[in-house]
Amino acid sequence: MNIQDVILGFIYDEPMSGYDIKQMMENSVSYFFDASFGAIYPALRKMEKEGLVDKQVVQQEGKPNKNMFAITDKGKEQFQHYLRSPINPTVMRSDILIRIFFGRFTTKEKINQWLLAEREKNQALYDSLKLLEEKYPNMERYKRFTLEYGIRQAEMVIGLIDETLSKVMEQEE
Amino acid sequence: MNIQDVILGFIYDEPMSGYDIKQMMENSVSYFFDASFGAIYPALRKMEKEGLVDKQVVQQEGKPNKNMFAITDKGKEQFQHYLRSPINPTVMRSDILIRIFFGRFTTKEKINQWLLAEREKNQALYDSLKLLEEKYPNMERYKRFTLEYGIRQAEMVIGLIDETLSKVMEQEE
DNA sequence: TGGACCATGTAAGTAGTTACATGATTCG
DNA sequence: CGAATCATGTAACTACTTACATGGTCCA
Repeated sequence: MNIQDVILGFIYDEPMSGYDIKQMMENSVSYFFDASFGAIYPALRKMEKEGLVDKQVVQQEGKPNKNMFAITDKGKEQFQHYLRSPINPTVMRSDILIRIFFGRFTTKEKINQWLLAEREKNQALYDSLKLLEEKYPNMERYKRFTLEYGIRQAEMVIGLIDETLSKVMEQEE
Repeated sequence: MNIQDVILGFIYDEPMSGYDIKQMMENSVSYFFDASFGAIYPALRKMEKEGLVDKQVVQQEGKPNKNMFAITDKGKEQFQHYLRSPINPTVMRSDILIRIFFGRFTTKEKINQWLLAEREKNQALYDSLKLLEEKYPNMERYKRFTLEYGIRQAEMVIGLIDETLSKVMEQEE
């Protein structure tokens, strides 16, 4: 999987601009995949050259022109080829977990501070995903799966942190 | 956080070789941080030049020589500086979740196959982490936190997949 | 005897990110 | 009037990974 495959997925149904794609990513898959404009725009350009997408410039009133990209038959083929390719293992890179892992080299106060910040982040993610769930009660099952994944993940982290913090309290009493 | 910081964490207590570091990573933090030899060896070289670590060659019988790296005072300072720096957000890149998110563009059979493979992977991770937990009952609390994180994460994924698969069964009956 | 483990290292390539540039509109 | 949103794009950089090279030992 690379950014090209993900873009093809987003425009499989309906044409989108690079800006649209970035926005869609941000409020649907950002907790397990993210890409910057600096990756999206060059990818679209390359894909146009390769005939995977068609570009159409759309004039807008009071807004800049949009480059709308539609998937071609060749693009659909490419996406289906991706779906048949071996699945890349999930990669995670967590600074906070590395810090906690080496927690013995710093102070309890520092770690508590980290845990509280991490709790807040996960609470915010949880809240936003729950909101999405409420907003789209008839969400298609597969999207629901990934949403549920995010919710449970955040729940898990919050629970683990709360347990850990209460243990710390007990020890200090 | 970069690979240098993580290496400094691993050798903060006791000197290690690049090979040792890779092994330690693999059976402790690999589910939230990973690095290849191609990253570790050049990093150690660079850190030696910068005076963050000291190298000592150790002769071994029946095995190749080892380059053992010990952290210097400057290295410890650098590590403490890392601990005071802003925490990088956790990054995840999940091919399997992207595929499921776009699941409507493929078949139920394909997705079931993906889910089962993902279940197995997580079961294997769960088993190996549970084994670690049993093997080191007096594990230091911070390492335990990250271990518990991995266990709950795997549990969560397995649970979600099982629920999803049983729902699919119901629908097909 | 062939594969796994031990051990180090580099060169080439990749897949991005960050930062900057541009410029109009809308909203508080 | 300044910040945010809309919208696209590139150049420089980074932080790696992959693949290859080397070579000994141990075990089934």
